[in-house]
Amino acid sequence: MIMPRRKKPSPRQERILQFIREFIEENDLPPTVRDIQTACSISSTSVVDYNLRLLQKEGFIRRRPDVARGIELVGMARGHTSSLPRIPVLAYIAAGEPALALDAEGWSSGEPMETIEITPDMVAGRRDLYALRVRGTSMIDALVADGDIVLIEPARQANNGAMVVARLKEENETTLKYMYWEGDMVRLQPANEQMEPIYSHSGNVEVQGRVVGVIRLMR
Amino acid sequence: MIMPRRKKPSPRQERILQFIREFIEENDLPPTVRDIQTACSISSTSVVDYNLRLLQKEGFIRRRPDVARGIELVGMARGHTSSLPRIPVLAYIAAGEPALALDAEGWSSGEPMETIEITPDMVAGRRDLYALRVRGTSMIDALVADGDIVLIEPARQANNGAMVVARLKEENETTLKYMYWEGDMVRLQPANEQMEPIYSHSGNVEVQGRVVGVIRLMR
DNA sequence: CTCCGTCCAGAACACATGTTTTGAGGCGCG
DNA sequence: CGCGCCTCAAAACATGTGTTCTGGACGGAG
Repeated sequence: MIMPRRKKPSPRQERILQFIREFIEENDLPPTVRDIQTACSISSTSVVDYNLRLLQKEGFIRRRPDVARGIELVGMARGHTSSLPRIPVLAYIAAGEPALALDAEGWSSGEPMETIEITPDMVAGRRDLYALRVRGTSMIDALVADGDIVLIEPARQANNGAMVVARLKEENETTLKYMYWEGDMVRLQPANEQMEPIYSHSGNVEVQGRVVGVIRLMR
Repeated sequence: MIMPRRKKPSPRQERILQFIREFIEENDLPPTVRDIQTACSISSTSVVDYNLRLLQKEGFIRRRPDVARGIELVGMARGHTSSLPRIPVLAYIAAGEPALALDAEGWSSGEPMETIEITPDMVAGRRDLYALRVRGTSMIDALVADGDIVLIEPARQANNGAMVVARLKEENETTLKYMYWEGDMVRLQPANEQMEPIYSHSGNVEVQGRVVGVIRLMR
């Protein structure tokens, strides 16, 4: 991979970059050429334009021609405008809790209790992730504690032994367990020696999602 | 606290709002009146202006007069422009690893392996948080697994029994353990039945930080 | 029916803003 | 010195874009 070698911006260009950052931070929209002009005490708009061209050529910004305020900071030093994936924490989950209203999309009904932002590598190409907050210690041996947040990838099936969000249709319960297929039956296995597995007809068990991550918060 | 009672937007206004959201999400800057016009199949800019005025009066948006693209989504459903705290994942930690070069600030030397973004409530007012990736199973009983990421708050001391990042000066090792003060000695206790605690002079043990969170990623 | 308030269409208007042109210093180089 | 090159200044230009004016369609209240 060849990195484009780029010159360091001149002092004036540094100042322009800095101003653009601050302006966006403060106003939620990019500045105009003339905003930059007055803010940086530049005598003419042409000078601003000139320097913006250079900054663009060096790859610090992008400009959309003929578009008012069409300046966009590129890569690095843009304050923190990064839009990382944000996923909703929808509900509590534990054995015996009433089922969530998860539709085919995975979720969409109901307002999230909160949302969390995660790194792209946590998403890893997965789509429609959501999260649940764990209640109880049924998965303690899988290193999932009370109060942890589990990241869920919507799924209708799962491998044998996977940690899943499973819904028991008759009981209308949703719970977090290891799932094992045993012929016509399904065993939902807590990761806690003191708890017993649940056995049910496979027709009564509906997989809603796979656990793909865990987040714990201490106080 | 009196909430301003506001009418529900008309279908056309709903569509406009939705378009504004998408446009900002996609272009990092608000749309023009004419962008909205064409996108929403509206015959005239005046109609857009008219509806924008209403939306402003009802408090859904704010507009800056005479400013190109001076539309700002207010409160609720704006895409998700929040800038959340980002912290660096600095290194691996395990018993026996060479010490990290953590200065008084907590960190600042060395490039992070990666960075993660976390919710404000994970920070909870704490300053200079950083993260380490756990290697090994020494804390397995504390529900911290191999490969987990632990969030660290820099600290020079810690309560008895707290989970800390401790450095043994003589050995120049840094490790993740429960720490207990026992008179002149310090016991660094793994959370793993198969592992033995480390005893050391308190003068030889330097607390570098407290664990305030755990993040796990499954594949 | 008329009156009035709401919502819309079309066109024009006014100015905000990107872009270009022209030319002037400064600076290294032969 | 003359030449090319980078940087800047001032002004003009072209168009992007917010705003206003005029009027029509529609529906409910009197």
